Amino acid sequence: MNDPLAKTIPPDVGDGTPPQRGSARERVERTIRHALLTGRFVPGRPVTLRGLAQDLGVSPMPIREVIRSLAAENALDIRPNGRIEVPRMTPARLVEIMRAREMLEPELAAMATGNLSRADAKDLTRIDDAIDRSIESGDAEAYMRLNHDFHFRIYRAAESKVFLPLVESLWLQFAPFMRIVYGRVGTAALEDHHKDAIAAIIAGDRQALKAAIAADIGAGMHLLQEAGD
Amino acid sequence: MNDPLAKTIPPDVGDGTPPQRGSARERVERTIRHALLTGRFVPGRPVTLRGLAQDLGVSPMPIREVIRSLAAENALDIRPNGRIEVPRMTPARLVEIMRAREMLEPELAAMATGNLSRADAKDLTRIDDAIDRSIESGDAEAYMRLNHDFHFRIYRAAESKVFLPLVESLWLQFAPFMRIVYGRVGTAALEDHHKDAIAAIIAGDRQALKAAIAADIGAGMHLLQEAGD
DNA sequence: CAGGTCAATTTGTGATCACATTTCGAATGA
DNA sequence: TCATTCGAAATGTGATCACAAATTGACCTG
Repeated sequence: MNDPLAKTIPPDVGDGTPPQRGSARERVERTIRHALLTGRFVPGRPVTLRGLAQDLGVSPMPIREVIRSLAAENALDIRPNGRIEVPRMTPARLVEIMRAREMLEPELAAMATGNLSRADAKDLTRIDDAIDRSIESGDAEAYMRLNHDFHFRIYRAAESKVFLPLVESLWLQFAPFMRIVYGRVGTAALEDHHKDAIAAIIAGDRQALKAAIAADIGAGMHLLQEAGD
Repeated sequence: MNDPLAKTIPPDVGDGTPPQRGSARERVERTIRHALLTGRFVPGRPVTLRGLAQDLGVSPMPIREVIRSLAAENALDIRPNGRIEVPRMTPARLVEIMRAREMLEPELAAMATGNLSRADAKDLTRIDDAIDRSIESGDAEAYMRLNHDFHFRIYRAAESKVFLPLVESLWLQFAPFMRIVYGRVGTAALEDHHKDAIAAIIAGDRQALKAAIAADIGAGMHLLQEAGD
């Protein structure tokens, strides 16, 4: 079947609460973004308005708007014939995405340094522990969700309305592909620099956090090069 | 009146040609993007679906999709109450946009170096001459259009489907504000490093082109600091 | 069994409508 | 003169519909 969403999101909980302004769209957007980020959409597979609409229990209308948003972020591709699909990854594109990440994310993390409290560090430690468990158990979907949570918990603290959307766009672009990679090579080989990042946050060391994030991205790229063999 | 578009785009040329698939949406998108980039939209002014629809001679439907796209690129802001407006600029936001530009655009130009021929250099010279004329005559709108043409003629040559959209998003964000600045301080003080860039392209000097673009962005920022006094 | 043909189905697009919310403006009051 | 109120107008949202283009799949032909 072609509904990676129906399993996780009930069509509609008819709980009698009156729908609020823009609520359908927001719910649809949250759902689809989350599905994209955890790799529930397969690159190259066509996506249809009516299909998603039925899965999510709404009319095609809010779907159309969300699809347009995601297409504008290059998270979805609208072909010349109107067909919608998750973009296929190419080696060249992947390299560019990672280069853009290396330029933006360490800087964004550095901007966040001053705004990250010890409580944030504690939350990040908790997330990182869960990440380790997901790697052990080989749960790729949980890993992706938690890894995203970890990074964006940091990035959001920067409170940048300019950098954050750019980085979000990049994650939406490579996430579906990464899901394929994890499915192929497993999660065992995954290594990150999260603990370095947490230490840098506790120390309030801006440069160290920047370096840790850069190293983390570099490690991800290294995994991909090995997987390519 | 609230229709910065009606003046430039006739509602509809009823030439009998049957509309093609997605053509209304594309025309609307081109028109609004161009209007944004040349500062025809004033920050803070509300934008309405039906208003634009009437100006462009279409139903509100294609407008809705284009607005969603542009909102996803942070070129428009959709308030919690659903109101659409051109984002207001703040000093902090402007600084972030310029920092992001400094990170991405020189690199994008460097990527383009090998793909830029002598013919491209000739075109760029022609555009730069027109820019000089627009500065002399004080035609801010022409200046903005030509300056955008100059930069993106270079950037497009990089053929990067990752970097180019990120940079386009940034331009859409600061353009409406720059129009205000030019209106306030005039265009006389404008200086750029376009001739350095053209020389670098002819020489095929990747680093020099990178430096020229970086300097060009820096000069724009310098102008803003002076205008802020 | 492979390749082409054509009709039925599916798809995105654009328009229109009903509706709740918000915004705006004129009338009213102190 | 200024603030308030209240009704009319305008706005975004979500649904539905008609339509043309594209896709699909069964059927036929060789």
